[in-house]
Amino acid sequence: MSVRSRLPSRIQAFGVERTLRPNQVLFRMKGTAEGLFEVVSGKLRLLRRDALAGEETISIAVAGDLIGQGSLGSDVYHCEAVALTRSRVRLYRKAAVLAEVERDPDLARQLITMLAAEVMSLRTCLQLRAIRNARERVRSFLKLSADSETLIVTLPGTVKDLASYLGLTHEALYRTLSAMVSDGEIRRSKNHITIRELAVDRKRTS
Amino acid sequence: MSVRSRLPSRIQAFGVERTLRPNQVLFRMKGTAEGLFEVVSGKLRLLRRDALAGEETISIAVAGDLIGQGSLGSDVYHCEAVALTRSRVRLYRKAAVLAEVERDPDLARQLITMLAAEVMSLRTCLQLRAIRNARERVRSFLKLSADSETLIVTLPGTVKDLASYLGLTHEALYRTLSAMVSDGEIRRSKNHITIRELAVDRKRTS
DNA sequence: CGACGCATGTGATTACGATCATAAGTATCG
DNA sequence: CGATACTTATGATCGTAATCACATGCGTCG
Repeated sequence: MSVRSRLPSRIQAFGVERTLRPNQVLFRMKGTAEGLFEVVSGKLRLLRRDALAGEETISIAVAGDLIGQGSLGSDVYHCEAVALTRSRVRLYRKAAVLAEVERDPDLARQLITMLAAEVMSLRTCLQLRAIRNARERVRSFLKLSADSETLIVTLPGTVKDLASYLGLTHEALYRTLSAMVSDGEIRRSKNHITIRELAVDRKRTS
Repeated sequence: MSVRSRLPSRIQAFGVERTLRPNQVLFRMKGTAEGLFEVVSGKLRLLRRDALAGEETISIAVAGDLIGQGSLGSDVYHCEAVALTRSRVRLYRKAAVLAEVERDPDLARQLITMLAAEVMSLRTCLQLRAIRNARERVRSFLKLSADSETLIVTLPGTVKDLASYLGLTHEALYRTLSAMVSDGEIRRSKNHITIRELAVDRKRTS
């Protein structure tokens, strides 16, 4: 659901650790962009707020994820990060990162490929939402997210969070998942969804 | 609608120019990622295809825009670029760019901030689509896209393309625009939309 | 010039997801 | 332990954008 992106170990030296309580806000929209954070442990929710759109979950970040990359291209954050559980994060100050980029071409390269990957990940999400039909949207998401061997999808957050990610109301998602279980298309357990029938992609050659 | 991002002039030296006829495909999804392109003149449409989602316009690129940045983080393209008009583009090979990044920290910095900005732009688009109501979605788009002085929005492509960008059917968008004109909320001319009443954002302080 | 393709536009109908309401299940915490 | 908050879940109803259908305008190209 979010891009797993790691900083090279050499830069970790100047990261500053911080501990967050559940529900504690790490940064807010329009707050001054300190820099980017690496999630050391715990789980955070990234979201955007808007008077019209309400709040929308962008992703759930877990240990190893980098968040707040947007800060590198802006003076303020454009999304909000809230701890879901007690979490530890490490802050890499923007200025420090950019300065280090000047010295370390390898770091630069990694940041570039990481951001490029993030761009593609967002485009994938966007395309998912272009699917009007709820069930096919869910189906596409499962296909994209499933382990290709086991066909198991591990949910990083709650079903409600997934609904938000998919651009559905939670009611619609619960119903859709129920229907898919009824029809034998998927199986569900606590945090996992198993795809039982992988719809044949007839248009692959088009 | 798309991020205006320019490469530093020094790197332009090793760009290779190419001319495209209308409807000519510059690159396809899953095609080997040659590198990124700068649009020198003309206009291109970036889109994604999917058996379920159909085709979805990501953006319209005009002179000065960079496209195919995703290629820096992947071996294949994840979207498709088609010329709308006769166009000229300049190819910067992936390897050349990454090699130059190693030598030129300033270029690295610019690429990083450019990609970070692109990430935020995509998130904005995503948030726009989270607005369920068509009219409010259009209204939000107009507010975001309007020149802050003149309140004029210049459409880079057709209304149909805009519908695709907004995640609406073209019928729905035509209707919504008509209604907004009827209600005196906007004025329309060939390629421009002028906002007449800028709705007061009552929830700003919430 | 006429034929074609495509954007633009409007009308009628409908399917589907949003919305509102409600309740059971579960975790946390003092 | 009971209280609280939240996720999970399902039912009923409704509104709206999708869908289908069709007409017109416009550019272009042989």
